This record gives sequence, C-alpha cells and structure tokens, in this order.
Amino acid sequence: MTSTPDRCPDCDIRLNALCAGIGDNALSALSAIGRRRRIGAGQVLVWAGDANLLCANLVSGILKVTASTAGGREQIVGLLFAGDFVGQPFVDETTLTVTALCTSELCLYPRERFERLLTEAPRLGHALLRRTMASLNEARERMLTLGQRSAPERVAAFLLNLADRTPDAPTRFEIPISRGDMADFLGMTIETVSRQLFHLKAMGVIALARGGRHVIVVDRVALEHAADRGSGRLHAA
Amino acid sequence: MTSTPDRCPDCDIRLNALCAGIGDNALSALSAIGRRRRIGAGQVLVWAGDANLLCANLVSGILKVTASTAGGREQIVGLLFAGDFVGQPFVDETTLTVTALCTSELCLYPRERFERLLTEAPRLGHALLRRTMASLNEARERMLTLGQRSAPERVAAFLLNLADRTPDAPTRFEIPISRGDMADFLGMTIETVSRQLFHLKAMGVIALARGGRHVIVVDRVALEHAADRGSGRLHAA
DNA sequence: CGGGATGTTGATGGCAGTCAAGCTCGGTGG
DNA sequence: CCACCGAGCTTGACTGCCATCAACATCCCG
Repeated sequence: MTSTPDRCPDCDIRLNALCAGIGDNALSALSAIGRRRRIGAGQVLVWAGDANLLCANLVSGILKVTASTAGGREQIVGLLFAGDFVGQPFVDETTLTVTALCTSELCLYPRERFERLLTEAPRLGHALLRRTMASLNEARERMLTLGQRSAPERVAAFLLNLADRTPDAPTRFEIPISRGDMADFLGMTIETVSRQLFHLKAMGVIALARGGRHVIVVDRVALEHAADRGSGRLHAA
Repeated sequence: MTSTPDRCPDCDIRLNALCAGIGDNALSALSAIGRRRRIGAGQVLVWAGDANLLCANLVSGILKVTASTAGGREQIVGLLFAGDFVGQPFVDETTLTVTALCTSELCLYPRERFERLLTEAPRLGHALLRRTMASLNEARERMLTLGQRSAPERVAAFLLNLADRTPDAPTRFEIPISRGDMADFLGMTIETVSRQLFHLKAMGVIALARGGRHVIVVDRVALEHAADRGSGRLHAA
C-alpha cells in the first residue's frame, strides 16, 4: 500500500492546497493515487522534453519551473511554494523543467490518473481551474515586467512581492532564492541584480544582512515608487 | 429576446470554441445567457480597473489583451483569434484591457452567470480548464522570449508562429497586427521591429509586400535558425 | 490629389550585458 | 579557536544592443 488515506487530515497544506474543499469522495480518490516524495535542494523533478508522467501538490519547500532557449539561457517561468500545484495536465511531452530550490516534499500523482480524476470529480476540476486562472494572471503580470520594465523597476517590484508574501512581517524578510535564480526570474544577469540591490541600499531604501539574503525595508514608499517608474525613467505624461 | 437558441448550430466557431463537446444541456444553457455583439477596430471591450462583468467567446476578428505600467508603457499579454475565450473568471476587478484590432464579433456572457454555469456544467469547466492550461503554457513560452531572447530572435520566432498558424499556406501570410502592436507584443519598439524585418529581408530570408504587412518566407531554415540563436549571438557551448 | 496614419531610415546615447577581479560568509579540518 | 577553502556575491571597466529622438517615405482613404 503506497498510500495511507488517513495522512491527509494532518497534512500541512490540507486547507490551502488543491485538496481543500473538493469533497470527501474526491479527496479519498486523490489520496488513493498519491504518494509522498521528498527531494533535495538542486534536484530535478521533471526535465523538459521528458514524457509527462507526473502531477503533484507541493507540501513544503520551493520549486522553480524553468524554460530555456536552444542557446542554454534559462528563464524561471514560475516559483512554487507550499500548497501550489505542480505539473502540466493535458500535455504529453513536458516543455518545462522543475527543480527544487531547497529540500521539498511533494504529494505525487500519476498524470493520467489525475486527469481521469479531473473528469470524475468536478469540484477538483473547478479548484484546479481557479488555480490555473490565478497562475495565468500572474504570468501575464510577469510578461509586463519582462517586456516593459527596467532593471531597477524589476528588482523593486520583486522585493515588494516578497514583502507582501509575508503578511505578518512585511518589512523584514528572507529572499528565498539565490542571486542567480533571481536573475533568471527577472530576465537579467546576476551582476545587474546585485547592482540594483546595492543601489537601493545606497539610497537608504532597504538594508541587507546575512550575506545579502535578508532584506529590511527601510522606506516602503520609496520602494513602491521605484517599482512603478524605476530610477532613470521619464516622468509619466 | 436577446438570444436565439438556434443560432448556435450554424455558428462559425461551433466546433472549435469552448462550446464544442460540452453536451446539449450545457450548450443551451450557455446559449441562453449569451448575446451577440459586434465591435469595431480600435474599440475597447474591457478597460483595466473596471468591474469585471463580462466573459465571451470570440466568434470572429482579433482582440489584443494588454497590461500597462503606471508610466503608460503597454505590453500585449495575449492575442485572441476566432474561437478563443475572452475574460477573467473569478476576478472581481479587471487588470487587463481588451481591445479589438479589427471588426470583431463576440458572444458575450455575464460573468457571474457564466461562473455559475461552470459549477453546474462540469464539461464546460473541463473545456475551459484545458484552454486555460494551454494559455498558461503559451504565456510561459512568451516569458522565455521576453526575458531571454534578443530582438532578432523575437521577430523571427514571431514570424514562425504566424506561419505555423496558417497550416495551408505556411510560406505566405499576412501579419494581422500593426508594427506598433507587434512591438508591444514582443516587448520592443516600433523602430527595432522595423529594422529586424528589414534585416531579414536584406539577408534574403523573407520578402515583404503590401506595405510590409504581407510576408513571404523565402528561407525557412534560416528563419528557424534566427529564431533559435539570433544573428549576433554567441554560439552555444 | 491631398493629408494623416503608418512604416522606414538615420544618428546618438544610455542601460544593461559581458568579462574579469576581488570580496564575504559559512563550513571544515587542523 | 583559527586558518583555509570554495561557492555565492559584489564591484569595476568596457562594450554593444536597443531605446530614443528626428526626418523622411509610403500607404490608404476620402
């Protein structure tokens, strides 16, 4: 028996993941096809180009979803946190690579069985639709950033996003990813990321600690201003 | 009577839009809440920031979906063609502007009623989920382009996409949007788009006609090569 | 045929990428 | 406890791509 159906009730993400509010039948069906797996930092869960066999819920940890060009440049197209859904239903060959940024725990589902469940359990499909819509909106917001915003704007907006992700302590937080990943996420280079952070620090907008990983927002208004217009931008008409 | 239920059978997009394969009950329910509307080129269907009242199927024409910065710069986050779904279910205030690029015909649904239908008609929800997943994959592909690809790569890839969209005549096609929209789509300026097209033309990869709107692909292999690596790029390791 | 919108071409400059050292910090072993 | 080591990060110098500004050409429509 790969699944212990009664592990769900005390699962950390029971209430905010896909499994929430889908009804008892769907939940036990989902539980029946799921199995837990833990993967270490840097390990790859799915390679782009592989047969698409897996979907999952991320129980704990952080994953990056990346696309890359023929030339080897990499773009992080999504960061996944505890409770997020992982995978590309309805696609036969994956186009994206999924990598753990830190030790992460997953609840894995065979893709085909998960898809079958989607047709059988409408509320599960509905819950996934909501999540997918939200991901799409997020992706579109990021298209705006990648297409139109300057380097200072990108970094400032990124920090604001992180700050808002920590509702209890919005002025002190940890950057959960390396400079390199930050660069891949924002569509720029490590050096430029570093310089922009330094610039914000020099302006007294933020302070950095713990090897640049810990951020203290000193002047939130200035940070918001930087996110909207960048430093070297023309004023709006 | 705003709806004529029997208009569906001879609708142009009956077979490839959301309405396909959702069952007769769902179809007539959808038909019952839908009403046709025609909008002219340049007209705005939805403004970002408005109350989110509408969803729709695009029956004919082309729509652009745009996001814009506080400074007024605009990014096209999606282009919609006949059969595509329009709107953001589950969101109360729109963040995106939807504009017709040419005279377009829509089948409009009040958002709330459409959402209710989603819970009542599982196959409709499932069909929308598939479409949304596809849109998300497309959005991610575009994030890669906007974040990592050079100007020559972007333009070449864009032309290839258009070519592949016309299965019957993949070497001769019309660019359905203006240079300005192309620039907003690709995250660059009108001038750069123009120059890249000229460059491809000068290299003998494409030919242009009808005021630069009509494209003939002369050397497909070269175009694919340009899309992967750009002209001025370092060779892959 | 005229005028406005759309697209092209040219000159210039700034932003961010590239290449190359140096630095910091956390971990390890002496 | 301290010296060493290496990965990750910072800083500097330089280059090049692409945005910007500005004319000019072309197309389309009345």
